[in-house]
Amino acid sequence: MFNLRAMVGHWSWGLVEDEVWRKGPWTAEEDRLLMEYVRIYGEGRWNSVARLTGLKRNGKSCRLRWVNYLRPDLKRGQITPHEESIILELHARWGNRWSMIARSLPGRTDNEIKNYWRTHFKKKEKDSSDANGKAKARLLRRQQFHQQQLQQQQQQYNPMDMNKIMALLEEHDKNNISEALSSSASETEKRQNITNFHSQTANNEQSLLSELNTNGFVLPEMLNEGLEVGWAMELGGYPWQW
DNA sequence: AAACTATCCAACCGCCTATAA
DNA sequence: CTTATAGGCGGTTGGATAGTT
Repeated sequence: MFNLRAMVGHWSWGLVEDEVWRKGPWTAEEDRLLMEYVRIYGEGRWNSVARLTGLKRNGKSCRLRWVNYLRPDLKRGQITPHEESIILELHARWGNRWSMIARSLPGRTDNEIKNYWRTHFKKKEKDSSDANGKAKARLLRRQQFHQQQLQQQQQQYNPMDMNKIMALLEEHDKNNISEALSSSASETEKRQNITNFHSQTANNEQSLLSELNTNGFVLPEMLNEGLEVGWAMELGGYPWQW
């Protein structure tokens, strides 16, 4: 799969001031040193690794190697269909927030999920991204405008309004996601539906924001977190996350 | 069999943020 | 309060491998 010996020669040594850092693929011996470090000192303080183990790697490189490859709780092997559907759902909701998505997939790294999504779904998304991008930009400008308004109105905030907004937004997401994931659909159809959902999100949110504005609502920043929880719970939830 | 293409994935980079000094 | 540093994150690169023409 990965021929370290063949590759090592192709990589240079990084020069950082008077210290020379190794770069490129890790050797078994380097892995051993890093694992020994974590066993003794625990995770963190990655810049100490070189000093305490003699490893010629900078802190960033050590952290990355540990997080993405050496951590004992990593799940090896292919992404399962269930994991894939979670990735699609969460990406449709959150976009490229890989670390956040990874938190819902125990044993999977943000890097792994990012790589998976890019190779499997990036192309499909691109088709709709041009039109979608413009819609999102408009939405962003509008949200920034709302944010300014919010700063002026924050003191007058009514908790009852919050509940109404939450209910409205949750209903909005539930309808769209459950439609995309309708149980009668095949896996291919589900995938397509999720992609469609992603494409429609900007438009839907625009109309939703208009609806809220009409009712005199202004969305606070903190609402996002609450919605994430509510949305996942509506879908049956992911117990390891909550 | 060779050339080409797609996919996989480790590892890098630059930027940002939180925290310590 | 300011500056330096470490850690975290998303984007990108590039070699290996598998599949196709």
